[in-house]
Amino acid sequence: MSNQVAKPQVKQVVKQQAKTEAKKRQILLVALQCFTEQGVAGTTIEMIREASGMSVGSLYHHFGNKDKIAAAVFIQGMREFSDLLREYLADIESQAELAAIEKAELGVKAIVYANVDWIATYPDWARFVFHHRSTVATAGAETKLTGDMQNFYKQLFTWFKPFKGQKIFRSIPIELLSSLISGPSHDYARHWLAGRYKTPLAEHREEFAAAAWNAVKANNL
Amino acid sequence: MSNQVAKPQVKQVVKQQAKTEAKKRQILLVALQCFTEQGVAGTTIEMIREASGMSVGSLYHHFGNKDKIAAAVFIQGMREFSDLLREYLADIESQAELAAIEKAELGVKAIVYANVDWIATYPDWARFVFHHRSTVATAGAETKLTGDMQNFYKQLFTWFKPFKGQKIFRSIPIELLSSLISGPSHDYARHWLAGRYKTPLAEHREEFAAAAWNAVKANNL
DNA sequence: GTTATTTCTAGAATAATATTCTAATTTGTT
DNA sequence: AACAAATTAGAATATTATTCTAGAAATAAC
Repeated sequence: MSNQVAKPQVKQVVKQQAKTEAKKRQILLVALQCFTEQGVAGTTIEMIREASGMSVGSLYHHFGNKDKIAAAVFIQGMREFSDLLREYLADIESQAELAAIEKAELGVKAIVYANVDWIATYPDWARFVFHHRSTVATAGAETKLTGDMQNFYKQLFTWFKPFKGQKIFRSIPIELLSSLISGPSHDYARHWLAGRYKTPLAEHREEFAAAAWNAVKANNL
Repeated sequence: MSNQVAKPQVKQVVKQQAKTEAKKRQILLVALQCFTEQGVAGTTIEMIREASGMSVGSLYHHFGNKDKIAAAVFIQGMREFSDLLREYLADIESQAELAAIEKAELGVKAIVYANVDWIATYPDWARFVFHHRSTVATAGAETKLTGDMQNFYKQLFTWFKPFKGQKIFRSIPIELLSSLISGPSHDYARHWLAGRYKTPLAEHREEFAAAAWNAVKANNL
């Protein structure tokens, strides 16, 4: 029964790790806010230090440097969006009675919905993710980043796979499908997030979903 | 005939201004190269100074600060793309014999072509423009920037206007049209420029043009 | 329950970099 | 040629990122 002895320790470790993670997430949210208000270049470590109540030493201990803080914000955002997308797609998978074509249409629309909903709910985070994918890719966090990103793209890829050769989608490479589905709403979102378009992204939710399906479905449907 | 006296002077001034402009453009190209290789945060003024053969003082004299150098790179890129788009659209306007529907289709496709061609020709510049619209909007050059941008969007807006109420385009706001037309190719371009997609953007030129027209044309066409 | 070890926090010291400033130099004007 | 304006230069300064050393807190070992 070594378990009985070990358990409390394990619990505590988990609890502590969770606590550390929660604290880190808090810091990332604070950093996101600074980045949103001042831009990444415009926010100093000192600002994040003050806003988060940490010390310089702690920040560097946890994240390494400024770029890596930005990278961590990005990764956390992607992860949370990725979770939402997974949920949306899982909902469809759970409806066993659907025909393949219905499934395809609902799936494509779910991708758009997940994007629109997440962006509308977390505009600051979305803005950051849109603008810093590249910055982050260059910076330190390569391993973790590509891991998370690959995870995300794999999700899409896996979802599309079963439909291959079924004449449900136009026969074009998957990257093109992806751009046709997400491109318009993303483009609009960027402009909306920057304040250039006034009508909220969410108001066009159905338009973008319908357009996405229309853009990728096979001609005969 | 004060013109005759003034002319040489004017000529010289123009020549000199052109020379200064050319030099500035050279600096911007050098800066773009640095930014591309090291990222904006990663390039120091010292790097730009060395690569351009200028002095720190000159750089600051001409541009003000680092952010404004980046802003100038962005603006120059937008301007040059804008010129290309104007050309493409003018080509269509010059074909007097075209019916309105043909004109609309060619116009939409021209927008896509201009985008694809410019991005494929100047990938570094395109990458920079994509990633730094926001950064620049925040930075100093508001006046000049919004001027140039408004000019660009006005171009699109002006082009669409005559078609209003002709049942050629789906009846949705112009921002939506714009996102439906440019969104997919831009989305693909971003990924391609980042090395995530391998097939060159230009290879999908026709696909994107066809998809754009298909996405915005009225249902009965 | 005490000791050892690891993780985390602090903030002063240092290093890197952006920006300013003053004095030349070059260019354009009269 | 004399003057004014624009440009160039680079040293001096200021800001900010990063490192470093020491100490506190948490966790594990005994």
